Amino acid sequence: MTSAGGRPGGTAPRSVDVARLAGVSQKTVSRVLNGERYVSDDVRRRVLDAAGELGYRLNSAARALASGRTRSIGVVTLGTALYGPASLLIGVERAARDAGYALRVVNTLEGDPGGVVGAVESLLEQGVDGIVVSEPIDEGAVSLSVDVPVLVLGAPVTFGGTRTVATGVGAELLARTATEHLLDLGHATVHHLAGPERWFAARDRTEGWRSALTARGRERPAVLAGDWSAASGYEAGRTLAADGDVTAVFAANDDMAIGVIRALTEAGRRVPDDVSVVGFDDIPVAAYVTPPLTTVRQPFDAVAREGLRLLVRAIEKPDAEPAPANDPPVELVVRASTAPPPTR
Amino acid sequence: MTSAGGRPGGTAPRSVDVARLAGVSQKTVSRVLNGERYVSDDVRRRVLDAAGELGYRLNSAARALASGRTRSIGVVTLGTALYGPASLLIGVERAARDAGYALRVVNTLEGDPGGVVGAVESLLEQGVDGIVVSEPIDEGAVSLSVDVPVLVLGAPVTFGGTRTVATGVGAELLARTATEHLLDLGHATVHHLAGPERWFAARDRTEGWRSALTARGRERPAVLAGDWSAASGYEAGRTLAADGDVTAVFAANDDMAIGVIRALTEAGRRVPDDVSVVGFDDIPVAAYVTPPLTTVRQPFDAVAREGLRLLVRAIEKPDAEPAPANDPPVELVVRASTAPPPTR
DNA sequence: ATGAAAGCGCTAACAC
DNA sequence: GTGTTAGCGCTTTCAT
Repeated sequence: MTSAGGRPGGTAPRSVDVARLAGVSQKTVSRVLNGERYVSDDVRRRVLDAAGELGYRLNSAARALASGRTRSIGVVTLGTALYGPASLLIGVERAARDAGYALRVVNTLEGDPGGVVGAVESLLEQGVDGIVVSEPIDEGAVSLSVDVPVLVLGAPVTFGGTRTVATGVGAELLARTATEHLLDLGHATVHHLAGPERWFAARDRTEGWRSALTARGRERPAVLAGDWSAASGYEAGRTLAADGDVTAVFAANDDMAIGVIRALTEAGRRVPDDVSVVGFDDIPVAAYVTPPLTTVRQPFDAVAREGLRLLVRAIEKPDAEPAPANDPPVELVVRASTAPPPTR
Repeated sequence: MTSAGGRPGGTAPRSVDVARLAGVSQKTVSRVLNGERYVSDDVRRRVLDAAGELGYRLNSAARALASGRTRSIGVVTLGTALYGPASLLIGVERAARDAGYALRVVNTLEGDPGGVVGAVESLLEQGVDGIVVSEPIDEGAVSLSVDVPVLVLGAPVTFGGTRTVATGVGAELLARTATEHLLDLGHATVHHLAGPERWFAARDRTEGWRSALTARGRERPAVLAGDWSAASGYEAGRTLAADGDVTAVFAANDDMAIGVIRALTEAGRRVPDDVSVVGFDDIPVAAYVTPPLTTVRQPFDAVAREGLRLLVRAIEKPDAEPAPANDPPVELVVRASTAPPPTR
């Protein structure tokens, strides 16, 4: 419920109007509304009452112009409804709001040349106090020097610019854990279905898979390339099904894993009896597909919150040391899509 | 790539700086940058060059303060990574950007009392030119009178306020189509697993189901209630499996349908041989689960674009008639989770 | 086709 | 504790 704010003339009330009604100066209104100290309780109450009565709302454009800060954070995100990016966005929004920042969002479409640069440019024009780049893909070396702090979510720091922080680089470890799970089950080696190579997130996972195999001196099969979609998983699955030696597959996300399982099943190869499959993300349906999917859980919310904490710190205490990121916990969720290899 | 904007003093260049460099007045710079007419090509070029050289960027706070418009649209969205809401957000962002508007996003957590009202309030404070409320849930009658146009996505207009438009109310028809598909297959009736009753989207679908049954004079079984999650679908599925008369189920979204299928399968009831299941949304994995899911596709992108078109129109031509929404097309995707009922 | 002057509604710096 | 005075960087209105 919002009172209509009935100032004569139909325009929105300004802080002078509140001041007049409360019988104080305009600056005092500003003080109260910004929670500054040195205001008597009596005055504070009168101001608040007057503001309420008028239906007064701060004008953030004026505030931004005068203070040089917008109290807003810009987010550059891929325009996909994928579970990971969507979850990160939610986490970021919530953490930003808790910290008192509004969110401005710009999507970059995959394949859009200059996408990230253009997006950042537009956020800068909007005057954001900080920028979050979520799940970046690379499109050539992005070197934009930006005068606000930047948080890169899900990738190592590669952006130029002095004030950059990063979190969520733990995916490599998660991927390694997934691969080791399969190896521990007795599989001789593990095939890998990767995401698009331009995504850092995809390369991270491939790296984790590779290092697990290398550490145990296992043969490293050629990597299959998908595009995160179940459809691409299905395609890859058909290839995999044709190769009788395949007993274990690590897919870089759950959607692709589901596609792989479908293709395997159609080809008459049972999961997990003949072939084990593990996914990545733990999307909400993962526990309910057939067979329930063994996967690795990404703590999206924790990653987003932690990242935003660092970003806000960088915004508000520009001189403080860049605090190190606390890497989030690893969690492997074992369900029914993995088992020991068939004995023959 | 962004030039550092080397004005002496380290502050960002302003339009006067550009004017000075180009040898014109500050107002002329403003004219060029806003694409106004009556600027000679020569002057335009000089201004643009000077701006480029300085790395000049418009200050949107100043512009907003002076013009009274922010060229931004606020979005109120539920804080979920569900496919539907996420897809809508992407469509809205893209359409807004194409129309020259920036996006400000606020999430409301489910169950947060006063969520929508608070979110709208905060957007108003940010000075948005229009507001999009995506997939609203009701939390008591929300009657906030707002002085900017509001677009409600996925719900009939119920917000107070004079300038409200709506789109995406076609879900009822889609749900009806899904139910009729089952009836056409020969099922005596169709059981329904609904979403949370507080969501308009859930009620719409239930309504469509109900009307299909009523139109054919069929018995209407009690509605089961889920929360959109596969887990809740699984719960409901167990109940359904215990009832030998159930041969057809319409779940209000794909995630729940997947949960239902899982429970049915575990209970030894085959899908689609014993029981048919249809979902709603056509999430990307729907074609690859076992069995591939028959579902109904929501044209999220079209709904979002159409809605935004109406909203922008309402913003820019306040006096024009509220153009009617073009309802998007119905699309039933028949896959393998539905079949005629078992003969006995 | 271009320019000069006057604010938009707030916060910053300083005075009292 | 509270008030005064200047801007913040643009767009608007009106001249020219």
